[in-house]
Amino acid sequence: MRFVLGRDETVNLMEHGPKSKLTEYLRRAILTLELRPGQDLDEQQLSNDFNLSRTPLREVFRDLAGLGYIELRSGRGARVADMSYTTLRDFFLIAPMIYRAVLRLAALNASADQVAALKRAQDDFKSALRSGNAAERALANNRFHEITGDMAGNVYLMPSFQRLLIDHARIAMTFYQPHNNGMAQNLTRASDQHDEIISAIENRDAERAEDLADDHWNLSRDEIEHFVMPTGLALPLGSLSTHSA
Amino acid sequence: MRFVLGRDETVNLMEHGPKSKLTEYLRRAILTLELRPGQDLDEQQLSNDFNLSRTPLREVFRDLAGLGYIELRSGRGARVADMSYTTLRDFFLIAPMIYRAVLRLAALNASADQVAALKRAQDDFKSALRSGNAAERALANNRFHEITGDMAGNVYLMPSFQRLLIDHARIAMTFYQPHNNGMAQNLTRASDQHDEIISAIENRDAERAEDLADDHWNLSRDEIEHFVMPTGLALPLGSLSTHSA
DNA sequence: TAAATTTATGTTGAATACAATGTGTATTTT
DNA sequence: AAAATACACATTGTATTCAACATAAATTTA
Repeated sequence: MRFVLGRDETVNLMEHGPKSKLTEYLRRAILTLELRPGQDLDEQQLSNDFNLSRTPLREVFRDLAGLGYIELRSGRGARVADMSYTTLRDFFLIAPMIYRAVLRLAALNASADQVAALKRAQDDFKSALRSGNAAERALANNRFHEITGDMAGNVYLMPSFQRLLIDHARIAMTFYQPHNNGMAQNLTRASDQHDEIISAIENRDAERAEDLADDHWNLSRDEIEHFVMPTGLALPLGSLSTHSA
Repeated sequence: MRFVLGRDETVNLMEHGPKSKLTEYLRRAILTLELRPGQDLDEQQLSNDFNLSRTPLREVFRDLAGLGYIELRSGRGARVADMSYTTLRDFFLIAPMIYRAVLRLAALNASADQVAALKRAQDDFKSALRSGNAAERALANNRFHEITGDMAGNVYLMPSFQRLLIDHARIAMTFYQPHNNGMAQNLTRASDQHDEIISAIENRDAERAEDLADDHWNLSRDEIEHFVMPTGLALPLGSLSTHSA
């Protein structure tokens, strides 16, 4: 697994080094809400648990902060990136545009290897669906879309896309309700859309890929709206004004 | 000056700390090509020059890597973020979309304080124009657009936008030809467009702001194309295929 | 009793020292 | 003479130590 830190060139966040264990743990834990938004991260604790001295550990912190997983507050340590109402608003405003662009470019640029990787990711996603494990499903879905980002292969698009993927996973985890009828239906629908996306990319059909991006986004948005509104939020999240204050 | 490292919350890259001097120097030097793309950065040298030990210096390196200014290669130190033909292609593909979105949201969300800041930035830009100093002009222009990014105020848009601004400045510096007729004309045109952008934002006219984003982008692209093509590149950069290889 | 100031403790930030890795050069061997 | 290997030097990565800061608590004073 590689993260775009710079631009063309990527810094492999220690493919095998001692830092990679910590990085992978934090990524997984944050995406699955095992570590909750806003939660403090204890340097000493992690330093002990992962057999890392504080110096390289804090380097991992800085890398993850640059990617949007955590926040560093001067003099007060690190915490998991927070999510607020503002975050949700920003997310709904920008996600559709970026997702469209990613799938369009993915259809135009994907290599055969990448298509194969995408199919494997989709297999994993289906396995996760069957297992019924929400965290596994969120991670598999995240991986699927991450590969579409690789396919798009645009260094200027990736930073925003990566941040969207982080919070998409966390939002989906937040609003997941295991004992609900519509949920299972939507999940198989999402899986079907993944298959269609693969097909569009294989056929280099950029127009269709864009349309599927919209469909996939609408499904995701509807689901979130549907599970947000009954639990108390007053506003329909899809039609938010963009006015500050 | 603040940089978005995490998301909502910003880490002020040391508003006054000893690191800020180094950070600001590197930012300026990289944007103005004083430090050229791909150039190696010497830890010891900078450590001496800025009276910083290696630990905080390398923290600055990691922060700047996260923002796209430099690249960290495992075991081989830091270098200024490279620019390749691929970079240019990616830039031309994505910039128009992001610039439109930024100016649209800026028009919808800008606060009075931000509008005032934008006007000040535009004054500085006009000063730089009169001075004839290309580096000063590039920095002032960068600052102007950075403020529009603040106005848009979307945490998911900023990471990509910031990266675009870095390379927009560097590309403009690369293709700048001081002794050319069309150039001066285009610069005053760009300045006029800035004024129009300010006006659109003040009037909360999102549609007009989007149109101006297109105009401003087209001017910028035409200029780059115009100065790229005569000097040897075979392809018209604006109409690049997105096919890999 | 409540509020404010001071003190103590824990946590973060920086510097230095040490270890490991990578690069360049020189020497040796074919 | 050319290529390969080994050794030395330089640079990066990690650990430890020390200092500064922030937070919380306790004591004192109003």
